[in-house]
Amino acid sequence: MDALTIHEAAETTGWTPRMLRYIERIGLIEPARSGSGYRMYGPGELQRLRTLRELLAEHDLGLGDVAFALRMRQDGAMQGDVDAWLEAEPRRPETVTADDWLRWEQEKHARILEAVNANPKMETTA
Amino acid sequence: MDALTIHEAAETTGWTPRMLRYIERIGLIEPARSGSGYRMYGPGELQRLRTLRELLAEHDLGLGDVAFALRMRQDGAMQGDVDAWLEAEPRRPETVTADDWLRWEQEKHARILEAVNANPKMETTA
DNA sequence: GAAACCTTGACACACCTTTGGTAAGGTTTG
DNA sequence: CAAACCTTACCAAAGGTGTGTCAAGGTTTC
Repeated sequence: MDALTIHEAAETTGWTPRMLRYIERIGLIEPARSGSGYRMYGPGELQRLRTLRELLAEHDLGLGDVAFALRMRQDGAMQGDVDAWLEAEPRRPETVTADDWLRWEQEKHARILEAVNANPKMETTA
Repeated sequence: MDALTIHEAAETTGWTPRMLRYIERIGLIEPARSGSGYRMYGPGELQRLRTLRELLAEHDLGLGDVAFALRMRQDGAMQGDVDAWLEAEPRRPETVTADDWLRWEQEKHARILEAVNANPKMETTA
């Protein structure tokens, strides 16, 4: 039995039970439920709760910011529209070429691939 | 002379002067300044102000949301950390394979390339 | 030089977010 | 079966966002 109740999970992650419910409500971490509706936090959730704290502290973010990033990722149309608007931004260093930009995109791509490889939940078909 | 003052720009874009200053303060649209410090909105800024309105209405976003997206884009470390955290999210449809994910990424890539092509400010070196 | 602009800064207000608490009721366990 | 959990649903307070307005002062233009 490696699933903790909400109070236990709060204890080991540094959040309060109240905050764990809030984090669930904004869609960031949704633990499984027992037959009678109790939240059950597994090792994966606990880890994510801890790294979430680090993420917020590291970059001075709010939970709402992360929730927004998640919404972007889930809503492709929104993601595209926002990206397109920002893309038109003339705030890039100096005459950035499309080649520069492609290279930058591919580096980001590589960054994310690392995350994929580090994530045991995602198997490769190859 | 195709640069409008803040009141004129407000008039033609539907924002108020107050809001144009606010939009500038959060880093979204920073117009050039005249020698004596007056804001001067050129055609590019006016267009961006109009599309910004559409963007917000279309997806029910706030100015802060767009400002956050901009911050992500400018702060590569933050972008990477947030992406990595969300990447670990087990909320994908069903055993999504890395191949599926790569395809999705490349489609996004294509989407953004359209935006690049539609943007006359960005030349290709090829 | 006065009218009509512009600037920054402050005060203010309505709304939303974040977080805590508490109440009414179901579940688990000694 | 009672203690100690859990659940949802409210009320509330502190702080942030979005927006208006006003004041004190510089600029442009007639």
